[in-house]
Amino acid sequence: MDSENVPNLSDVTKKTKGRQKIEMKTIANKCSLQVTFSKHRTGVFKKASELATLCGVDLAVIMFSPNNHVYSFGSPNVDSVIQRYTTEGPPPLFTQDLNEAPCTMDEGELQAHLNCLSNQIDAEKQRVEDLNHLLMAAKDHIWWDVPIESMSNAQLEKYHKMLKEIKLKHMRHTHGE
Amino acid sequence: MDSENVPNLSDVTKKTKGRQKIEMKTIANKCSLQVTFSKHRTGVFKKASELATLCGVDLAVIMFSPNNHVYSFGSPNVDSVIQRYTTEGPPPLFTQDLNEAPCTMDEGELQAHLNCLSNQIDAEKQRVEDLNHLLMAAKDHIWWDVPIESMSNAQLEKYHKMLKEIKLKHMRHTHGE
DNA sequence: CATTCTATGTTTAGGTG
DNA sequence: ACACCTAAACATAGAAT
Repeated sequence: MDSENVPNLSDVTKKTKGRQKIEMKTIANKCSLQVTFSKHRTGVFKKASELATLCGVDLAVIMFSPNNHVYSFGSPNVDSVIQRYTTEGPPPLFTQDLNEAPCTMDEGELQAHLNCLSNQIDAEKQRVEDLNHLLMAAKDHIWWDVPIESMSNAQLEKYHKMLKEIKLKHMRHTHGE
Repeated sequence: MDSENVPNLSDVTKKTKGRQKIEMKTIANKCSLQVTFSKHRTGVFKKASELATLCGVDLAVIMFSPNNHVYSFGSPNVDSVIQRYTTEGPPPLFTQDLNEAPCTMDEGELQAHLNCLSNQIDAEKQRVEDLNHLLMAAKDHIWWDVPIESMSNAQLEKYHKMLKEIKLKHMRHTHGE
């Protein structure tokens, strides 16, 4: 339609559309930061799930929006990955005496040390398992960002039930059972 | 050079280079799976750090390779994000009576419920700042995957010192200073 | 707040070293 | 296993919705 409305070369009005080269610094403008965050969040989650699917590996992504909202994605789920990470993730190294260790220790070891450091430090416990588990189940179903509006009524009803159960569990838990 | 070696149209030998459309299923071939994992891992971490830098948000990515190696990236660091997630992650809603709520509650509300659920549960505190900060500093330097082998000897020595400091700090911390 | 559009920048499958 | 190459697929800035 509109065969005359073809883009012609005399169109001097260069539009500043299309992706511009990105500068690696925090965006000042609060408004566009929101938009950028949205887009990139989607992108990161997409890439992550792509990797999980393609390679069948366990992974988790957790992020807090500029407005401090939580967004997460885990394969098979966030909590299991966190648990795996806190448990076996950072191997208990630090055995070597760094004061004595010569600078010649090879790259792998150094890498390993840093890796382990990230687990050393602390060994606190998480005790929110029960609820978190249920939460995870719910979240897992909606994946991380599926448009709920695309769900069927049947699915919505299922969610409703799930929420009920979660609530019950929570009350029981709160009441000490 | 070789001005006669221009690609000509009668070149029937179509090379299958360039990106092909990706099928979303787990790669069977173990070898190419490794390669794919490597490339995508890099991609995900890059995107994640891009998002962190661009939007200045906290986030963490944890993954286990097909060979069960751990890879992680966190801004400001993995552990603080995990802690934030386990504590404030799930918001304290749960106020509405789900048992009474009709299945007709709209998608937005359901979304909100799920979103809030993910923030409920607990409100613990993190008390690892000191060490975590140092750790983060160290990790920041090696970023998440820099080929350490490409570091100069001087750099390696610097790392060595950093590790020492971290260790000292850690010991002091452990001993209650 | 998310989402659509388009022009462009970025990523990566498959090949080669 | 990684590093590099090419071209096709993909992501996204800025604007509008």
